[in-house]
Formats: sequence, C-alpha cells, structure tokens
Amino acid sequence: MPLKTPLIVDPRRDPMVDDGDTVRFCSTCAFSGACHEAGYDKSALRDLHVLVEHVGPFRAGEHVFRARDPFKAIYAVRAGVVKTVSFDTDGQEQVQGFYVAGEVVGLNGIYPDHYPCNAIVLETAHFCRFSFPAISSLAARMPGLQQQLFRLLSKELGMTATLAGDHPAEVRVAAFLIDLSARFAASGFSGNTLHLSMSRTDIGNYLRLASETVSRLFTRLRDQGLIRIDGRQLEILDANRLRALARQAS
Amino acid sequence: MPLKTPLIVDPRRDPMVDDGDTVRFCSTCAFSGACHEAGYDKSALRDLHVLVEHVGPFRAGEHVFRARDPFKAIYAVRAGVVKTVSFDTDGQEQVQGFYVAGEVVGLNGIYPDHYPCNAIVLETAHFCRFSFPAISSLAARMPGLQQQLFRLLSKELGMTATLAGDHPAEVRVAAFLIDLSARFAASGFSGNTLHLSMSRTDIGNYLRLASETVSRLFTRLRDQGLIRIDGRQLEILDANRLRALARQAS
DNA sequence: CGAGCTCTTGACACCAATCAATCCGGGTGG
DNA sequence: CCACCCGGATTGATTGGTGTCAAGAGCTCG
Repeated sequence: MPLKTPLIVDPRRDPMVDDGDTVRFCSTCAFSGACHEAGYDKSALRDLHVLVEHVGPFRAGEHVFRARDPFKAIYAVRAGVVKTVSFDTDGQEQVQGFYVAGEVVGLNGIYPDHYPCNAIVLETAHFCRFSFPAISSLAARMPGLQQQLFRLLSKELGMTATLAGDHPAEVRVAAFLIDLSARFAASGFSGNTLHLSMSRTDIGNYLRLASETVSRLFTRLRDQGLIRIDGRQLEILDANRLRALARQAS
Repeated sequence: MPLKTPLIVDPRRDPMVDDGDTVRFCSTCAFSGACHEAGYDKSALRDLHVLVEHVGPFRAGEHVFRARDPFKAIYAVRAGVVKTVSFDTDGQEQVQGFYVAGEVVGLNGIYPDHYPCNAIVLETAHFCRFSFPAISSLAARMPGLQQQLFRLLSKELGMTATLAGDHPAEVRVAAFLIDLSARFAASGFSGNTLHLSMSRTDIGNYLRLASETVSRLFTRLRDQGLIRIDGRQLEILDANRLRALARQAS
C-alpha cells in the first residue's frame, strides 16, 4: 500500500491558506490531511503553521545542511532535486539518496542527533523546514502525523535495504530508473519522460558503480530498445521489460 | 551519542514487577525509563503491561514472523539471536540483519504494512511482542517512547546505509566484527570474546560476499594477528587495528 | 562409524573498476 | 559568429577483486 498522503506540500498550489473555516497548510500538506481525518481542531494546525518555515530557493551546488551539523529539522522538498552524500574517513564521497518534490530529507539525523550527510541541491529547490522537536511534540497530539513520520522512516529503511542488495549492474541501473520514474510520477511529473538532474558520476556513486559502467549500461539499455537517452534527458520506452529487469532487485 | 535506554528488557533481571509504588516492566525496559523521566503516571505503564506479550522460546530455525505476514507488532529481543532475510523474485536469499538481546525486529514492516522479510531464530530466543497500533497510540501519550521509536528507526536506517556502502571485502568483514562486538557488549556480553551464531553463509549473504570470501578473510585477519577464530568462537585480539580497518566503512 | 553438514583452501572465470583516449555540449572571449 | 576551452559523457583496453566451482577437512548427530 503506497503512502497515500506523503509529508509534502504541493508546489503547484498556493502556499498556506486560512479561509477561516479550515486551516490548510500549503493546501495539500499531509499534516492537514492527518488532522482532518482524525478530527483535530484548528489549534494543532496553527501550531503546524508556527513550526514550519519555507526556505529557498537553493541553487544547484548549495548545501541545505552539512554532515555533523546538529540535527534540528527535517526538510520536505517542495520543488527541485537534492542529493545526500556522506564522506567516509578517506574522503570518498558516498551518495546516499536523491530526493524529489514531495519527499523528506534529513530523517537519518534523528538517531545520531546530527546529520550524517550533506544535502546538496542538484536542481533549484524549495523546502518546508520543520523543526524536529516541534514536529515530534505535535505528532504526539496528532496520531496521523506520528504515523506519517513512522512510515516515512520505515519507507526510507526499505529503500536503503534494496540499495544494499547485491545485484548485477544492469539490474541496479534498471531498478534505479524504475524507482526514479515512479517517484517523479508521484510528484506530479510524467513518469516516462524524465530529466536526470544528477551526473553519471552521482548515479554511479549512488549505485556503487563506476560512472563508466553507468554510461555503458545506459547505452546497452538503449540498444535493447528499453530506453531512449540523450544526455540527461531520458525516456522509458518499454517500461514492462525494464521493470522485469528491475524486479530482480526487489 | 548512543541510544541511552534502548527499547529493551534486560533478560538477566526479573520480568514484570509491580511493587505498588512504581510499576516496572521487565525491570529495565526503556518504556518505564521513558515514563519516569517524563513524569508519567502509572496508568500509562499499566497500558504498557497490557499491550506487551512475552513470547518464546523460539528454537534455532523457527520463524518469528514471515515475509508478507500483515504487520501487527514489533519484537524486542530479550535473549538469543535472530536474523531477518528476504527473498528476491528469483528466490535468492538476502540477509538483512542480525539482532541480539536489546534490539528490536520488525520496524521495517511499518511502511509496507506487512513484514518485508522473514525473522528466523539463530539462537534460542525470547521476545517482548508489542502490538504496533497499541504502542504507537501509547507513544502519543509518552513523548519519551515516541522519541525512542523514532531513534530506533533512524538508527536502523544508518546501519543499513553503512551496509550499502561499497567497500572492499576486508573492510566489510572488519566493520561487521566491530559492530557485532559493540552490540554484544551493549547487551551485557563480553565485547572481545564472542560467539558467532550465524554461519559463514549468513555472514557472507549479509555482507554481500561469498561465504568462501568470508572464510578467507577470517583467516587473513587471523594471520595478521587481529583476531583468533575457532569455528564460530571468535576473539578480537587487536581491537584498535581492526577498528582502523572498519573505519573505512563509516 | 558413516552421513551430512559447515568450513577451509585452491584454481579459475568473470564482472566491473581502472586507465586512457576521444567526443560532445555549453559557456566564454576574441 | 566562430574558435577555444572545459567538464561531463562515451567508448575501448586492461587489470583486479570476488564469485564460482571443486575438492577435502572437520564437526556433529544419529
């Protein structure tokens, strides 16, 4: 069962509306949904207004937060694309994930109490910044919100576990494309035509492959007629066969 | 900063005590700690009694839960060792983690709403079973408990991300040993002398290495004087050098 | 004592990394 | 407008780390 109302705001709608009757935050933010379904009063929603902060725009290359910064907040992507990267002791970069509109960055900072990674913008991005102490105390009053946070964490856990699986390079790349396509679709973009905002190096780093390997596999998938690729513009031509490949990584 | 009071019970102490003044659950269960520090009343703790269920013993090879079972509860290991394994579409086993006393299994079932893996006992195990709906509604009344759950999830996220990193086999194995040693130590066992309850195959599967590779690396680490190993009995001889190796995987 | 494991050790194969040479596209400056 | 430059992307040749296959050793249990 997919996450029905992700912890997001919809960048295509108006931010923050109070029509007197229902207080809505960024129109479609899951918080308000969580409140309504649980029959919560407006005070909780007003608290939500107080704790949230719209930040951005951040330009490509800018940091949203840095590794070892104290963990204070989580960031819901309103628009744009972000990557998170950590550096292991010998300075090797490790891309931990990519995040598109509607997704939440920074949850992995809860436990160590500092961000374990840098969040770097790939495509001009806007965020909703939620103070974590505030949102978790609010979550205590709003079961729907608490549940949402649990599910977000658990979902990210599942994604990372999939990434950790050992699969041949071709399968990893196919799974990456299927996943990215689904997430773009979920954020309101076309699922079949997508723009890769990250370099081959980033993709390879994320998938634990050399960038050359990613390049080779893109051309192989193209030769097999599964995708069309021109630089960073990608089109999925045969989603079924691609998905069949990717399924081996589930 | 390590998790101060993990979501556990201490198997070495008496289970469930009510001395009239303070209600304690399994004596040192983090829940009671979470309650006390937040000044919670006994009613919350009594709820905890109601929702918890002691289950076990499970013998080696038995399932605690199975993949695709509906997600109903999380399990705190009171004693013993468990592994979680998923099967990808072509039937390949993937070990997702090992869990020792004091750790919690099943959190990754929250999002998909069913367990994504089988939990199989490696060494006779006892659990506290917490109904998840119940514990999360209780968490709404106990911020300390809510925080604990968030941190558990976030911690597991970090561990999986580390596993997903690409590092040479020797580093993976060293990191595995250091991690396991620390976790055994946290659960009250000696950190330097430890019994591997899992086969080389399981270790290799977990680390995404062939079991033969694990074997070879154990002997290499032995030849370098870092460990002493006899079957599944392992002693860490030079924790510093081993840790230095493992650090490359951070 | 043999059966059936797991573990170890060796020989070899293969996938993906590395090294290296272009190629391409988009800025920049003349 | 065109030449130049530079980072990213592609493609090829080669290496190397692990996986695979196979044989044998050690252990436990019936």
